[in-house]
Amino acid sequence: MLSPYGLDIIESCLTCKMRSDHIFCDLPTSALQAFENIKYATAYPKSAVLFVEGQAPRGIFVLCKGRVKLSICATDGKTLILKIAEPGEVLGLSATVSGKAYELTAETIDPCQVNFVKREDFLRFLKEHSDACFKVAEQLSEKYNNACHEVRSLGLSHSAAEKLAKLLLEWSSKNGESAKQEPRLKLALTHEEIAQMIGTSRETVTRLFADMKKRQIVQAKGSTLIIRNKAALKVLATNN
Amino acid sequence: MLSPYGLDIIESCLTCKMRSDHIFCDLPTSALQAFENIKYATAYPKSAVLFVEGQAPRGIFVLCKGRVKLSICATDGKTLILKIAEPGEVLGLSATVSGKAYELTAETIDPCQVNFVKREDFLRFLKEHSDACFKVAEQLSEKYNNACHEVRSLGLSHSAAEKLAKLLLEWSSKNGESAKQEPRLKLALTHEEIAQMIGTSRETVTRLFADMKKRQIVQAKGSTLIIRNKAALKVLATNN
DNA sequence: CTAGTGTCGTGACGCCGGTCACATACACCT
DNA sequence: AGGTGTATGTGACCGGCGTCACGACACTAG
Repeated sequence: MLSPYGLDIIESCLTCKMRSDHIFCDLPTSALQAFENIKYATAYPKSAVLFVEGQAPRGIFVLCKGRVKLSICATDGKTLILKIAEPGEVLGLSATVSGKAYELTAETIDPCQVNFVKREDFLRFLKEHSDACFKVAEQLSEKYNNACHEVRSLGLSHSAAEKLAKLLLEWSSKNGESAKQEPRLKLALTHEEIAQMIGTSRETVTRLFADMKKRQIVQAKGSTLIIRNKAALKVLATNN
Repeated sequence: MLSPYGLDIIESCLTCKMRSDHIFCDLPTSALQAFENIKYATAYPKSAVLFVEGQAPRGIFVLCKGRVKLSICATDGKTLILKIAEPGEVLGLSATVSGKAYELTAETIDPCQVNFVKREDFLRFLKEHSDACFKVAEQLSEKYNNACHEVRSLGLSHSAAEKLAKLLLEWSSKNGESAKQEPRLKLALTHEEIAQMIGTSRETVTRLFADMKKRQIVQAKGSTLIIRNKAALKVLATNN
């Protein structure tokens, strides 16, 4: 098979080496075989739109490789990024299950490999494979949990600084760097996008970073950020 | 059976008349019978706490009668009400499925009847009854959808007025009053609680109501609120 | 080399809304 | 009546942050 957009395509779920790492994909062989028959392996370039908020659900998108930006947006164009999806996540799941419109927009950040399954096929698959149905419930719980965190961050924070500090700590905890004295993390997003993640303006984000650098809490090295004073950052995140 | 807290207890799910109205409860007889065997019918007074955010999940609570306030709260005591659950809703579902801590706090507003099911029993029940498992997925989708709405309201609104207007319109649409020229709705919550629903302060809510009354958009009749100018309210909700 | 585009940095201004501090109103209890 | 508790109104203050406006770089295209 060709490698569009510079991707190494994973041809079959049955032989996929990352299966056990991906929550949804770790299914018994019979279910996996059935899934194999209804899925369409597809590849997308950077900045491709998988689906748009408000669309009727066509089906689910299992993300195999690459990252996808999930966002909601207001009529005036103001955008809020809910999360950056990683491989193993199933996108458009809740809409496909409930039949309601997609509640958010999914757009690739990197070139991505995606397994698409049509809604009717997927629903039939769920009826026939109760293991898969339970996995779906688990995935949805996970998503709900995420949404609750987002609500907490947006609704209970007193300042933009608090939200930014929370975001940085969360990122550092995902890289396995959290244990270190001075965790490092790569800033893969622009200030604009960070602003959209915490529901504030681009200028505020720049100002906050400037302030934190001045106070020796963080330090920038190119596009990597070093957290020099984790304690101070936690104070910012907790406190008002 | 006794009627604690002035409730008319629904003894058995099999003979429950409201079953078809409640999304989760509409199961085939075999599953319902199995559910009947593992559930505990319980009753709670007003202001009882079903579970608290952060607790390890004990199990699910199927709300049969009464309303339950679902909220998250910050370390400083600031509280955000996510929604008021109505009969038919399953509470603590996502935590019970995923095994993670309850992500919010559930507290009764009215005297309530609740069917409780222990976590182990419920998980076993799901494995054995795939219909029920699918219902769970549907319920979780519903919850996720709600959470997304909350995120949109909190994250993409420009003002407290906008959020209040959205809330009022949403309420009026639930009472079947939305079609009417001048929908009425009962304000069952205090200004304090409304403030906690839209993430603002109590004083702001009173001021907003005062302003809307002055501008003839709404009118209070005791504890019922009449929306006199739906168009103006929609402008408030959409616009800046 | 220059023009165009996207990201970052920073000052000035103004307003929304949080907070504090009271006043008022209505309940309920003894 | 009087006291206590809870819900509602309303004024004054002021700090955070959104918005506008502009300048500094970096990178690509031509």
